[in-house]
Amino acid sequence: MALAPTSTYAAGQDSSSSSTAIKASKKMENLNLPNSLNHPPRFLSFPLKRKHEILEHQNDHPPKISLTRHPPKWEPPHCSQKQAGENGFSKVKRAWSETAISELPEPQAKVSPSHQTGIVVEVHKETCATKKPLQICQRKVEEKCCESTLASKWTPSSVTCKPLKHKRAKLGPEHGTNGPKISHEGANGGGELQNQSKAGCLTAALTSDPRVTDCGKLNPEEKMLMLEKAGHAKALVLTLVYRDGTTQLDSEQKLAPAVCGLLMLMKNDLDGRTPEDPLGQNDSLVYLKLEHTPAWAQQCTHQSREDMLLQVLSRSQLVVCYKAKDLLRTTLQFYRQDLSWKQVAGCHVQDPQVSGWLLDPANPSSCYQDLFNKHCKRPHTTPAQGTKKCQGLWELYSDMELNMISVLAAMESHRIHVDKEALKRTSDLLGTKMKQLEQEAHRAAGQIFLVTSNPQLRTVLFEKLCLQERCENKKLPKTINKQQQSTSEAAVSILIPLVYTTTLCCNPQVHKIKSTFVDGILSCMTNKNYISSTWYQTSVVTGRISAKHPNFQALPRQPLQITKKQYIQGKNETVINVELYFCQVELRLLAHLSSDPELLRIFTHPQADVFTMLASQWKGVTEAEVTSEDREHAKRIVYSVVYGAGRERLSGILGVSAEQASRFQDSFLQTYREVQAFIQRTIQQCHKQGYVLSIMGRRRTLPNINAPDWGIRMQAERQAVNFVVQGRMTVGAVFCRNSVWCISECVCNCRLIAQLHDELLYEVEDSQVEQFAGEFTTPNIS
DNA sequence: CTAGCGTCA
DNA sequence: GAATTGACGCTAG
Repeated sequence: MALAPTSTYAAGQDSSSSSTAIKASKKMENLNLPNSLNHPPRFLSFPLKRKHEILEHQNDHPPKISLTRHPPKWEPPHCSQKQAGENGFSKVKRAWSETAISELPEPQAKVSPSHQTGIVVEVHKETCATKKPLQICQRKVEEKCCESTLASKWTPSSVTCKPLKHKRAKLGPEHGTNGPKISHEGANGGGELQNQSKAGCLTAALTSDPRVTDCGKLNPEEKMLMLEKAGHAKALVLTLVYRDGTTQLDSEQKLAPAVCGLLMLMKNDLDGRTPEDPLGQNDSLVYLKLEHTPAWAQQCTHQSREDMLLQVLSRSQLVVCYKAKDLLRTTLQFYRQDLSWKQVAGCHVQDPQVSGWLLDPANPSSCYQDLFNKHCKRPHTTPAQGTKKCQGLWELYSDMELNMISVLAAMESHRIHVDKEALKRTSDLLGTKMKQLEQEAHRAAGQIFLVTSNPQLRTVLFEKLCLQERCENKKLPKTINKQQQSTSEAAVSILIPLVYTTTLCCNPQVHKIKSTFVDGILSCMTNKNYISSTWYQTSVVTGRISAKHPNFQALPRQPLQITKKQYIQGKNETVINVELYFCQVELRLLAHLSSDPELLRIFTHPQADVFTMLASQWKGVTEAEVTSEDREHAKRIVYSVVYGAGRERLSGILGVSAEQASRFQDSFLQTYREVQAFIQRTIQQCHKQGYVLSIMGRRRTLPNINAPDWGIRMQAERQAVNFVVQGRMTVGAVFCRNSVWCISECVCNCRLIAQLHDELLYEVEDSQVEQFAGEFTTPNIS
């Protein structure tokens, strides 16, 4: 039984498994983390730097980035998508799967390292602000997650010995109850075999309702009729039904329950019905049970392997689903053997959650009822239409947000396989190290205390050892709310030279790595040997995308190598990840918005990196001498000043006195006068209107903008400025455009894996990396 | 400075 | 004992 997932993997039915089967041509880079586990270093640090190695050719034709303007209506998906899915991707899937079989690693002997090495092609892309040639950079990158070769490592013991430390592990209703289980549902599924009886009851309750037709009970002719009816319906409203009896419309649950079916409302009367009584005379309500080999699909042989659900989803008429991303992802997960992600990524399903969030991103509705109460007070008005102030939002929704839904669903269904055993060994190793460090800290403090406790560390540092008295010349940071002595790393690092031991401050970092990145990832993969992040479209006020479980966007940039011993030579399999990197989107946008001549001038240098330039000026060295740390430093300073950091904060970042900091601030704003003018303009406008608009028409209301309290008002002003500039304007647009391009036009086999704010991470077959990069430089990606 | 998420007490 | 909150640290502009 334990072999099941392995064979599934080996057979290559899971498209994502292709990643592990790609033959590597690049040798693994052995990046040594400070040999931390041998000698405790003074500071166990993981620098933020990125390696920018400018490579080879530049293109003289900068690609234009623009949105494809869909009219605000529902369009059929491109025919070519289907083509690509059938003729392109699946063929390669087969090719990869053959490789996978022949190269399946032997158990134990070959364990892949806990990180991977890949090549990243960075394409520095032009934004709307300025025109400059495109650069292609190549750099080596060590992936942030621990991809590994191994499904074959999957054993019952590896599943059952999961520590129950983490909340998520404890909360899952299916966790740890009946041993190893094959989960086909992925991220939020799981436990499909469970709750059968419950599901049975629910289905019975649903299907016994006279208004509901149970599709499972229809004969083939009736099914065809039903499908035809669905095809002609003016609107389809879909809702996932969960095993625990809830649906997508119920309030949010801690852990998304397993799906058991789908309720489909076919509407022909689009007017004259109130929400309380949605079923009109010509309307019908159908229940589709979701099964891996759905009877209703099997019996329609001439439908080939094409799934009917897909037909429903990709029809040209209106399809609505609250939380459409979940629906699309579920579809992909259930029929992953028959369905290419490309087919689903082209679907357009209207989602009231997304449109509702656009109306007021700062206060998203918690559930459907909430959304309904908020926007549909009068039953006969449609919220998105009519009022003029929503006009821009509707375009934003239909041009961008709508396209993003299916792309995120496809991203979410991608599996990153992880060698659990290796990760566990890493965890143990870190645990041992932490114990050592803890003991040393106790010795240094002369007492036993809990090193992970800030209050206790504060007592030791400031009351017992009284270190603050020994550094009067340096100002120690305080906590924000309670104005206590801070125990943050910045504060402790000031104190460290005063103590003969360094271990007091080493603990938090080791601890962070262990708890968040090692154990944290382990806890995201109970009962499975892969991770997939959940992506959220509507949780960030500024319109960016966020991720959870694990938070892909916050994984460390640098790889973590524990010891040489820990780095076990694996097979030479790597994934090639290609990253599109848009230089300093926000700063460019700022330059554009403010039309500041100085700032614009900087961006006219085709090859220059803004922050490198600024860092070289700031440090008084040549640009070649600027280190990555300098660059990161400069970046933080620039953003801090632009977004209105106070002199205290700035002095902390700069590492100079408050007077110097405010001098720096003044000179910066003097140099970029238009930036300051833009900031003031924005604030003024916000005071007047009570809200601000970003360049894409995104809107944020700031109730505190006229607050009597100075602090609160200032914060609202900073938020206003930040909102206008931060937005996913460029990346978002390119995100959608390129995804569509990936699906339908790209001859490479590439797949979008993650969105890291200004970077798009693709998985591309090794041999096609150059071709892929080439395609991005051609003008047809506009 | 602004956005997030995850961990811990 | 469970749920919430503040401090911290990781990410990204």
